[in-house]
Amino acid sequence: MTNIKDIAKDMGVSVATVSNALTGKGRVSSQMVARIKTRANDLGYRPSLTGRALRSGQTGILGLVMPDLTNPLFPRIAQNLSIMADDRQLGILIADSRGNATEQTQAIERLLDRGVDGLLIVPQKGTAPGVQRVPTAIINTASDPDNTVSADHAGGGALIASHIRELGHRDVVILGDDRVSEVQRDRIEGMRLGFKDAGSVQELWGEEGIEKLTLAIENKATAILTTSDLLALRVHSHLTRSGFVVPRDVSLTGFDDLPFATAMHPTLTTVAQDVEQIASLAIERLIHEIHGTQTFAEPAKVAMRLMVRNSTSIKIQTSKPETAK
Amino acid sequence: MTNIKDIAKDMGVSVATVSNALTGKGRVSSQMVARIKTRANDLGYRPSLTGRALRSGQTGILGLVMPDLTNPLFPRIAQNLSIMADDRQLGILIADSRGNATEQTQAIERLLDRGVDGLLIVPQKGTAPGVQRVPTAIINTASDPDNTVSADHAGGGALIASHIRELGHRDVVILGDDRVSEVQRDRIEGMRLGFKDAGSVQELWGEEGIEKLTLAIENKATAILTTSDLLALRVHSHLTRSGFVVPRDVSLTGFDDLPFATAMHPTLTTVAQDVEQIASLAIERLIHEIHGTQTFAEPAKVAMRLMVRNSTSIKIQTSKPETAK
DNA sequence: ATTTACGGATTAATCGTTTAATCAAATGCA
DNA sequence: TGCATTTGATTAAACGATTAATCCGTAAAT
Repeated sequence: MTNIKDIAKDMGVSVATVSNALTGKGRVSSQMVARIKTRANDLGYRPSLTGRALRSGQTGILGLVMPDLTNPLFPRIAQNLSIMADDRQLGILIADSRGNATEQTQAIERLLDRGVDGLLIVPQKGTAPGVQRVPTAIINTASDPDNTVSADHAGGGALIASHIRELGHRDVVILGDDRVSEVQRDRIEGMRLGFKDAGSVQELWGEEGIEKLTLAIENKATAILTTSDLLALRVHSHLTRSGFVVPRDVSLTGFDDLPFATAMHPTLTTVAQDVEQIASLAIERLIHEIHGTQTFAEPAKVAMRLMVRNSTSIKIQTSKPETAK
Repeated sequence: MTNIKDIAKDMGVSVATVSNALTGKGRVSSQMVARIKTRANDLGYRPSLTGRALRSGQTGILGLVMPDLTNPLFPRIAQNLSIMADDRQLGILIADSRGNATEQTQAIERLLDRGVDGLLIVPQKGTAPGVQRVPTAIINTASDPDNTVSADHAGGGALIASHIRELGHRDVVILGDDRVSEVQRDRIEGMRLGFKDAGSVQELWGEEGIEKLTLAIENKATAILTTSDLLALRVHSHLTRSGFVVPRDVSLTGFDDLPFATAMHPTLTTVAQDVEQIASLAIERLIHEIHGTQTFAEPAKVAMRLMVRNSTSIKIQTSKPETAK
């Protein structure tokens, strides 16, 4: 590996001049700059980011802490962050906080030990990682400390609910599968708001909730709003098994727009996180904080997008549960 | 941040002694070692990995290059690699090779510029990244250069095929969706081998293949073997729409065991990559190469696991396509 | 008593950059 | 011409660790 010293020796100048020429700082004649640059290029010089990091105290690396790397959203978050990061010449170091707050703290600690310039944290459910030694952007929690960038889960819920309401549904079931998750609670909150006083809403949870679904449908429920696509797929299977046809007998919605949402039949009406926007905002904010340019007190909420597909349709007045049964 | 110098000054000894005491090298009296260690601990000393990296030439960071971070397998690979890496005090820097060979090369270049000690590469379809400046482990390609760790895709195909054959099926359709993918070709190769001379095999591809499915079933095909779970889900929807019931009228299999395979109804019989094993082998090999302990010429093939679920059943002699239609 | 050996510490160089301070030469101005 | 200023380069310190070489006592060996 050729370094700055090699170039200096090769050209009979000092290392400082080479450094200045290459970084555009200091005072170097323009001919010298040109000569050095071409020579450096010829020699295949690549600056040692380690050396630079030691000197400057900045590694140019961001740490990404995820609650569970197998989270279905992780790939898209990682991809967008990764792309935006290397547009800005930054690297991304990943860490898995494996399910609990303790491991999360350790994951953060490991990243800090590596000298990351900033942290992107998608926190464990129910945890709010405190203020860290480096600038930090929190991604995608529901209720939020400072400097959070999140999908507007409540807004997404409202979007779904309005859609269902506009289709004429008045009796709906809301189905969640994780009471602990603030995100899910926010989504449900939004659904209730979006539906308000436009009919009756029944809230069910988990496997036992799924079991109660047929009964609910017999009691006139015509739409099922779930808090995740995976849950919707499960519900769809259950309904099909019980002889109900979606959306003829009952409309069904998911949440998150996972890849399989378009592979199902009927394709799933759901709500998508604008992951690109979230990633971009998070990185943007983080970089501003790192450079000290700006500091953010207000959380950012990114609007979700309604994806209307074939699992929802207008309420058919004539449809009787008995027909399906 | 307290550094080795602070500790040295604080205790009135030289930095060399502190370093030696902390790393266990050189000659330091055991009392001194003890005193220094506790003092370092009290002061909250964390070694600067940057400083160490500059001196030693090793960053303790591995680069992970993925063809597409949204690949459904990425989360599991990332998680396992991440866990194994930090058991060994290594960090993982991610990079996305965004679809083409050029970007892949650039992604590798960026990681090398950051001084990674080794590379883990899941190559783009059809590319074989040459030998790099640092030790490299190639993950999950089909036909393989040296030092590859891969699922035994052909073996997985054979597993699925045998399962189907043992259930009594003699007329099967193999369905792929990407002719370019070596992985898919390997899977199909394995299926053919596992089925050999035990009946008739028809090979179909893509959307048009799906369209031809009903015809195939009417022509006595009783099982459909796909090269991916997503494709299987799509097929299942298509079949359901056409009035066929899985597995009563036709058995169906996937590939990869994605999260939704158990959320479908019927739950999907498929074949799972032992991602944990693959990750572990890849890291193991990489570390050996980095330390110069060992070098690997032979590729490693990791056996896949058959996940028998409800989308496959014994061939029912009485089932006539006409019944379903 | 002198030499040898060794344990326990220190000195100083090194890894590759950046950058403040300095210096010499060239230029500007009166 | 004489002095101040500017330009273009160099010197050297610094970032935080590691480590080969060195040094100083003390204890063992001759």
